[in-house]
Amino acid sequence: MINKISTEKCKSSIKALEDAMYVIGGKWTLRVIIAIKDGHTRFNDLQRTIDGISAKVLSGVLKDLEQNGFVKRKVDIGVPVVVEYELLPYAESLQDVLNALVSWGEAHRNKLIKVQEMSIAQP
Amino acid sequence: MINKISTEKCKSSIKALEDAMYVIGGKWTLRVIIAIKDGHTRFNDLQRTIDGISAKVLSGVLKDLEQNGFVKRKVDIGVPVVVEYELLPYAESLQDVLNALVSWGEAHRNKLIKVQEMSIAQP
DNA sequence: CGGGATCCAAACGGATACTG
DNA sequence: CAGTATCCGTTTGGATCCCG
Repeated sequence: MINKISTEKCKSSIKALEDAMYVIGGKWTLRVIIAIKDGHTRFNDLQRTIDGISAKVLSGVLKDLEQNGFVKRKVDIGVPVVVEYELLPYAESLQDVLNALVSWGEAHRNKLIKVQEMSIAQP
Repeated sequence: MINKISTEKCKSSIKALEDAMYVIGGKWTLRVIIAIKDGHTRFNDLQRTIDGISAKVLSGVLKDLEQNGFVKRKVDIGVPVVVEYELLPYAESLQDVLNALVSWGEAHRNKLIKVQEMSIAQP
């Protein structure tokens, strides 16, 4: 057990991890952020862009994002009324997390493909 | 829309992100990995360590981890039988993700504390 | 000790309809 | 367009008992 992490440090790391997962670990959270970053700022546009999300769920995710300071809901009163969601600077703090997840996801997929190829080559 | 990501690249990033979240985005997945890394290798030890996890859920998570190549289930036949879960090298590939999440979680917590302090200072 | 089987309540989430 | 409300099936997961 040479590598055992000191319990204190470990527990606080776990706490931080849980906080992070609680905020951004939802099934759709990061996808919505990415979609907004990608230029989709309107509700129905977002729903069309994010495949499989329902209005109810999207609505809930947007509320969470707003509450957590990632997104600002901007209402332009006019005819018709236009609602736009824009990313706040705080959303940029997620860049490292996003990069890490995407890189890992790509690597993982490549690993799966290799395993699959090998199992076909040697049945 | 200067910053708009090319759609192709964006979509594959999202795919990678989804893959990653599917594998490690579960409520308990990363916590179990950390607990094993921390030296808890037995089933009941893990359940005692990871506060709030039930045997059923832990059992399911361990199976997933095994199937994804993070963990090896080792059975030592003896009296009594001892089952140990050990991390495989592939689990180390998560280090960047883990670090990013923990750092972000800590920063986020600090931000929340500041906001709270300010709202107390200026009611 | 290391789980699997079962039961059950609560949460999640889709479909649809509806509103301003 | 931008959601909300309602209904309702599905899934999740806790509690408990049980077994080798």
